[in-house]
Amino acid sequence: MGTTESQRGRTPRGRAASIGLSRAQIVAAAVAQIEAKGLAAFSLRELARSLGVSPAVIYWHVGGAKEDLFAAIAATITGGLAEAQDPSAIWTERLRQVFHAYRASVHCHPKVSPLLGAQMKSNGVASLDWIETVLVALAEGGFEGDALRDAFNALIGGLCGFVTMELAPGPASEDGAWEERVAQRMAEVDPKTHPLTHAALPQLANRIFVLRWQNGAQVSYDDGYAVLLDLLIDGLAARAANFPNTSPAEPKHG
Amino acid sequence: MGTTESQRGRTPRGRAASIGLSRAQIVAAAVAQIEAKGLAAFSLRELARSLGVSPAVIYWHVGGAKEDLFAAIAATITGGLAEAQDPSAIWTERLRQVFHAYRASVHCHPKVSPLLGAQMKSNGVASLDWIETVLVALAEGGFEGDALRDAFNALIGGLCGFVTMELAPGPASEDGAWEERVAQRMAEVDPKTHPLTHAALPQLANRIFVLRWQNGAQVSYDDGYAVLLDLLIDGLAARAANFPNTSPAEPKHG
DNA sequence: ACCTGAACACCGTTCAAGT
DNA sequence: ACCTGAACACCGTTCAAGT
Repeated sequence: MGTTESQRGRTPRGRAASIGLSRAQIVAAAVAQIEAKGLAAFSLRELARSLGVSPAVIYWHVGGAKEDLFAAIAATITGGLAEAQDPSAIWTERLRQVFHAYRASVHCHPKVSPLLGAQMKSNGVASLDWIETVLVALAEGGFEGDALRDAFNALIGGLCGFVTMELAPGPASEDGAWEERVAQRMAEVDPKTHPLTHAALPQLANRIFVLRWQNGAQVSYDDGYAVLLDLLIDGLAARAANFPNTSPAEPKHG
Repeated sequence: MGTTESQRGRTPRGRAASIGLSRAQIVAAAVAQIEAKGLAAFSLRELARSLGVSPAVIYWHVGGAKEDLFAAIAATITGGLAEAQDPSAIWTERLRQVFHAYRASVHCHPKVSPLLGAQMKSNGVASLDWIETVLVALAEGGFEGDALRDAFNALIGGLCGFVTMELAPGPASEDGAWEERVAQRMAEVDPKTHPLTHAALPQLANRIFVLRWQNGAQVSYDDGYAVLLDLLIDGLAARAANFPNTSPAEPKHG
């Protein structure tokens, strides 16, 4: 219960920081480096080098390890998400706003996207404001208990998952060898065994998941996301309309 | 165009393989090691060690690098997915079957899941059979052109994305320090600022994404996935019913 | 064709020691 | 309180050389 321990990793207090680093500076530098070279190539040593500092200072400012730095980065990105909604709008509309804001927020730093979708430790730092916002909206639609839980998971899993797949990074090697192989694979699609894939190839090549050589940072998946969001929200609204206690959505602060 | 190059990384032909390894054995051993220790802790050197072999042989059998091994693993997992459907069922039902099969298939090797959802090189090896299956089903529903593309992306992105989030790995360190912090964070939810989160906490703790300390390999997200799948398929069916050319689904082989 | 052994250029993390 | 420098135990990848 001592105070010293909880101060580790905090921004310096008192006189402090002659030429000192802050935790926030380290996080910002890390994001910049990830965006520049990719998450796979990111290293603490190079981060320290770029800050003109010994590797050990990262450990001093951030909690214990690389994963804690990742968690701090993820928190930065999902930070101000709850403010994206218009409180006077109906719940379906608020959900739409909040999940468009989520995607836009990740697209600002596309290369950190795996931290949000594919690692529990960093995806678990989502702001409570955001969670509350989604829960309140669903409750306004009449969801509660298990139905509330399942609707929440379907929304978060489907939509955040979409963004994760959309922005999945390509191979680290810079040469175009892999792109060529993908292109070649698509050229070899056999119209006898895969007629529809073959026929639709001109319109689908590099525009659908699992048949592409560029990700959502280079080609737009706006329309696919919009369709997914519509299907989810419209579907939830339809279910909400069938609930027994059909009190039609009383907003919290009338 | 020489033949030698395309033979690299193939299974040995001719007399071959005195005590020799095959590519398939390497992939199988890699999967086993990932399931045992986690993807983050996986290393080529330890894989070679466990096979009683020099690290260089991995490079000889698999293409060039770790990423190629990952791609080979991913291909194994999505391999026989198209067979999961009953060809005589209607398109909506076939989609349901195929995506339940996808999830079940990933759940057989939960720790390789990031390779399928969060890396383009390995998620790009999905079998063409699978793609064709989904496209044929959507076409039967009347989707074509851009609508076909968007529906495909919404399905794959939403559902495969869900599974990726569901199975996102926790931190590497084995001690329960992180679990404790999550539990503490949940205990500190303020009922004034986050009333609904607070109220629903007993039912939601560790059962929704972003507020959990275990992933989908330990606690079930079956219901959430079922809701997501229903929302998507029912929604697509509803849209299909409104298409102008409302020829009601002619199966390919009557 | 298949495998070894050693080498190169890196990592993440810890820890005594400095100011 | 904040930072350095060196050390430990690893990595992925390449390449000559063996059989």
